[in-house]
Amino acid sequence: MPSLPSGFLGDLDPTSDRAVFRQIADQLREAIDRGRFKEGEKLPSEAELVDHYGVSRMTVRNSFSVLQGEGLVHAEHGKGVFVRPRPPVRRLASDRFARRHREQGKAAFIVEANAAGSHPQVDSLEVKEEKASQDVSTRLGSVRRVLARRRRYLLDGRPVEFATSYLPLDIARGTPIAEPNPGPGGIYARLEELGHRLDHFEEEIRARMPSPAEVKTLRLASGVPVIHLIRTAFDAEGRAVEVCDTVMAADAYVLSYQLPAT
Amino acid sequence: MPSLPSGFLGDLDPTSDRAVFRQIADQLREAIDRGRFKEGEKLPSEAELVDHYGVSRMTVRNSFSVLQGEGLVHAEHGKGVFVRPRPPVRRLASDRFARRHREQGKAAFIVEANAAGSHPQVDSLEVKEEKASQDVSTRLGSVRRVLARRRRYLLDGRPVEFATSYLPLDIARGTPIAEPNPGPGGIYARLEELGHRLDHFEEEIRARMPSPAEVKTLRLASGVPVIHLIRTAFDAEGRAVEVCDTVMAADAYVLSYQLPAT
DNA sequence: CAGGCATACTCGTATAGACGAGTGGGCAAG
DNA sequence: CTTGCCCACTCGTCTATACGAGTATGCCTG
Repeated sequence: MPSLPSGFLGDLDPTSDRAVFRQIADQLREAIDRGRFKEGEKLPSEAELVDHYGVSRMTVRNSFSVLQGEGLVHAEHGKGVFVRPRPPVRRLASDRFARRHREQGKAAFIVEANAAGSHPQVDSLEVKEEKASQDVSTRLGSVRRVLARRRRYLLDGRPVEFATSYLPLDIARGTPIAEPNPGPGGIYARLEELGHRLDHFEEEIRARMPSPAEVKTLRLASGVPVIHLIRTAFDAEGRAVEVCDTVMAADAYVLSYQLPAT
Repeated sequence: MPSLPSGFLGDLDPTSDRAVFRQIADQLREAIDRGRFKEGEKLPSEAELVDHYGVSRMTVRNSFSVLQGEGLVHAEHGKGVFVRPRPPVRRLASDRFARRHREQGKAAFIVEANAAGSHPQVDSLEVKEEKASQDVSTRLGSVRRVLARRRRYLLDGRPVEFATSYLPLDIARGTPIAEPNPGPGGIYARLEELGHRLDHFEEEIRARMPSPAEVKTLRLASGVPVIHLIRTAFDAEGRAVEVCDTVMAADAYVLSYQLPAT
């Protein structure tokens, strides 16, 4: 027999035209917002809410699915439904590709994560030549084939970002850029050594719900969108020398940009 | 009696350990991805899928709810379930606040929308003095009360963005900035006239699922995240003179930034 | 012909029940 | 005491049924 739910929740309004499962979702949402249920805490079980409200189990589950879609809670099989904790956020500053950061040697992600006191990892490294997609080809100026560098970034064991860099073969082939580890300062440092002095970057940002594949590689909870960032790097001659396609768990990132007013 | 579904869908694999509703969702998703069902097109009805797969209606609905959560489809009561069309996208360039754009007179949103051939509107205008939230107060440098300018932007009748500007009272009170229509060039032009020469902007970008209130004001379909943008404007003395808090329908925007490589 | 109603289709909401599977604690056997 | 099993509790999946409410169509009535 399930014990009584902790008196945080009110009653239903039978006269309301608001659907019962919405009323329940509303009450739970409000209780969470007011901090009655804290981050990571367990909500009343389905059985308890069935008892408390006198509704059927599917109705309670329906309420939970509303909150799940809002990214407020997540269910764990065999354990319960929990208030989703806000993970530590990685802040991307707009000067993160400044030359001065590149001169230190270590990869930006590692340095930054260490500074924030978290444990960074990079995995799923893959470097290979392949056919450029229509989009990448357009951005790089009609190239056929490209060098693709894929990798996944993790913070304290949690995957937060999956990125692929595309470079024209005439630039990258046979250079350290085509190696799994391109050396200190990353591929941007190598590009400059190869005579492609970087001039500026262009970043395009979208947000959307993840595909099933993205849910898998980023281990995303339901109700968590992704930020899709496409960066193009231009050298001093105005040539696009790299396109980097990045998909980030939206709950792990804040992007920050500085714009001149001129 | 519902007619037969259009032969696009396969059978279930009873030996698979993948849940039936997921298998159905997979098949529908693939059919959509392959263009078997086009944008705006109606999917087979629940009854038709019940017949086709020989499952109960709740199982079919469960499949639909998966696809809805992914933002792929949306249901219309009394009509059917449709492939969600991708709305026209508004592209925000990082130079959109450049002084040269301000000198023309009309508001940026209007000019830009007209150029793109769409019909822009601004509504829900509200200008009032109020207590600054903790966050706004911090960003503006410990001000107590602020002038808040709220407005909603629509494109071809569809709400796409809801924005609130906060300005310190000592700057805005009694000026055209406190009027519903601040005049040509918007509040940034007025700020400069008042001696606050704008130096740069800082923008913070997050993506998340919308709150119920945001779903309402932006008329968001389920499975559509929002982009939350917080911009702070700094004058030549380094003082924060405005904070603009913007919530955008993520399916209506692409943000674009230009970063120097130095 | 025009208006209104009936009807059949659509999805929305809710109930009641069944079984499966993951988790964790307690109890019993070794 | 340790090991292993059982059981209670959790959410996951699925069925079957019922009624409500929005939409579109076509027929019937005036």
